[in-house]
Amino acid sequence: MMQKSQFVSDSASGTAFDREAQFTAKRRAVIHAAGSAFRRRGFHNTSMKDIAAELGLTKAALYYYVSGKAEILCECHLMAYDAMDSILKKDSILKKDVVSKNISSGKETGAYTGLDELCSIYEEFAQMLTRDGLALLTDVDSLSGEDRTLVLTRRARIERAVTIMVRRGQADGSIKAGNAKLTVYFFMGALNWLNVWYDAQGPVSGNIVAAHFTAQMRAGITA
Amino acid sequence: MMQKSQFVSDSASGTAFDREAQFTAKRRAVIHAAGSAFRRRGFHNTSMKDIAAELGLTKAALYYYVSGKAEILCECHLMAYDAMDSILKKDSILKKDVVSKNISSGKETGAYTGLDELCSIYEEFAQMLTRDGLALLTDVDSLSGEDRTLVLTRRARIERAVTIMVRRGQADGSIKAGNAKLTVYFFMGALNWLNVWYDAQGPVSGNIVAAHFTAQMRAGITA
DNA sequence: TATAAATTTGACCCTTGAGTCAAATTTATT
DNA sequence: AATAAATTTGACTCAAGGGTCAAATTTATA
Repeated sequence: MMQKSQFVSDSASGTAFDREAQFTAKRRAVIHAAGSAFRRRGFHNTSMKDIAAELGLTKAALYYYVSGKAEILCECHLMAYDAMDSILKKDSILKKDVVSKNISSGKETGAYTGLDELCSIYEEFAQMLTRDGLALLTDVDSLSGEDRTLVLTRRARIERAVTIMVRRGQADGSIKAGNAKLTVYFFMGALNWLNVWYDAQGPVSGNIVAAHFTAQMRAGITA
Repeated sequence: MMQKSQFVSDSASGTAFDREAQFTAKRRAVIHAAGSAFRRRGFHNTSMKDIAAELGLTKAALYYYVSGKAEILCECHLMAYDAMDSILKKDSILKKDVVSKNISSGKETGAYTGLDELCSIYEEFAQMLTRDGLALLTDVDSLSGEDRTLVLTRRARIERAVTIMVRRGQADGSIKAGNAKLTVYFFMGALNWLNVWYDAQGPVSGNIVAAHFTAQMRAGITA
């Protein structure tokens, strides 16, 4: 791929690193531009030429960075799921901190309930989706067998994580009892619908949306 | 199919009517089959041939009933919006009844609040979407100028009606104050997300879903 | 500067799928 | 039965767009 000559063979500098960094940066730019276009005009109403044009490139140049349109779509999905995963992970660590603090201090009041955890994550999801160019796309059916199952698996994993959180909240009495899956589908739909109406240039900021959605979500499921 | 000889030539029966009725029935069947396929595989992943095959027809036969794929998509949207409109209309009549009854009986308790009205309509929306083959599709960008604006106008009209209902509820104190549009976007997203996950053959019935969603929606916005 | 690797391009191929049409077939009317 | 209208079909056209490739151009290394 690249060759670090004798010296600078080390990490974190040298031309090789720059090349590679530049490559991945440009690649990411391609995915981002495409994702933004997909979200606005839809996957099938966006041609490779369109994507290239948005970056001041030629269609063929895209193929230096990606293997095809399907791969781009797949990456768009995965980027969003990666972001969600890291929110999930980060927050579950935070939670452990608080919980252990509460446990060690022996008090029950102010405990970090399942409801709290869920709301915290939901708000971060909403913030992330309105802030970064990322989007929860729906064109899973335009993916080939390989990518398709991968994307579906990732989505399922996130839904499962959220569902478990809901169940935890139900167990600790902070969340209303009932079909957890339906509960999740309800408020996750709101996030997916963002693609259709939310405009980053519009009058209402992402943080406002996130706060509002989280409050409405919370009220809807509080025991 | 049938032949009423000589006599019965008059209106409300007679061959002309039957022909016309049969035509519109078949046309509706085409739209329905297409809509169902669109919902499952997506608009662009469904070819005219697919639609025809699902009805045991040839692609060309479809063009006897519709002018093209775009028209089908447009009709799919409009069918759903028609259904929503009639729910809105029907319910606003019901409401007037109840209100006038309450007024005439002079009592305030048990009044039909904006919240009640909204929930009633929301539940019917959900029931309709899970019962009939109808769906809230998102491929507006695949429509030509004419149809496109029409569909967007209809959608906007419904959103406006619902938003007004929310504001009414806020005015009469039954619904929490706050940005009404965001409130609406939140719970309308849940209905649109149905397309992705709801399976009529699945374990949970449409009525259950509708009831759950309505309860969750209600709790989320009750003042 | 010479050489190799990294990028980018214009021109091309090829499949998919929407839409057309004249002809065939079925159904109704006289 | 003969005629007309309603339906349906198979075979076709055509454009859009995804993907390929050899050659050109830029950039980095020796």
